[in-house]
Amino acid sequence: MPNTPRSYSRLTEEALLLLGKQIRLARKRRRMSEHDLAARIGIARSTLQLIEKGNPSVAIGLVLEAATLAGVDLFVPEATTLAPQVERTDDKLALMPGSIRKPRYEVDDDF
Amino acid sequence: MPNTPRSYSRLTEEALLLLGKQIRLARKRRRMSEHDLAARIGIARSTLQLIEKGNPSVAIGLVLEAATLAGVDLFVPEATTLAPQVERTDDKLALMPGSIRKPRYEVDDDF
DNA sequence: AGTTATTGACCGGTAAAACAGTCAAATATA
DNA sequence: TATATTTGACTGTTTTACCGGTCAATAACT
Repeated sequence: MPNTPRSYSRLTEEALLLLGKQIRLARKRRRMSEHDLAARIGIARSTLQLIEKGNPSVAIGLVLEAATLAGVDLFVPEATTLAPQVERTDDKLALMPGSIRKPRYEVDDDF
Repeated sequence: MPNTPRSYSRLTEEALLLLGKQIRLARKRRRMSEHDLAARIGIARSTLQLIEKGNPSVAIGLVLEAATLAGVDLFVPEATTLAPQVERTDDKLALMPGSIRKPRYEVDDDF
């Protein structure tokens, strides 16, 4: 019996598709074949094909590595490190409670 | 016999860590417990813990779904759709050759 | 302060990802 | 145009991610 397939929100699917296409574009700009880039990452060519198609079940580390080695900008254009962003997020996290409890009334804490 | 562990570039690991922390922060801002968000996504709490830690081997679809449902901005702040970005990338891809061959001499085609 | 929910860390079983390979069709270059 | 390479699609096998559960330590509310 086939298992019920998992469903994803539209934004997730669009993000997946976009990232895959950006990787494909970046790869071609650098004139690398699928074989070349896959070998560089250390994965099978078939896996790179799934990545460029935006397959949701590929390991995120492989996708980000493909993006990095193809030269796609992640989060920040031309960044050589993301350490400052990580630090800033840590600072904000430090101000949040250690654990979250359900409030009695609805609280929509958007800010 | 333990298999040789896969290695990732620094940028990949930083991106992983940043995304995980952003999800954790967004979750807390919305006052959701790990249990709440995991249930909302339809995954085990243990998997969400791996996501927030930046584990590279979690399926990218699960990570992006967590980000989306927690309210993290992907690519574009406050975006309701990424269709325009996808379209623009498609346009650029259409201008590229269908397949890439190795040039005789080194070609550094950065633009 | 006492109570209870949340978090962190772990583990074994099973469904599925990733690999390695094949083959035909499409495409770049000589 | 001829030919060598790249790409698209698929398949069987091995490896492993994800689940669902437990337990102790923390932290939030009464």
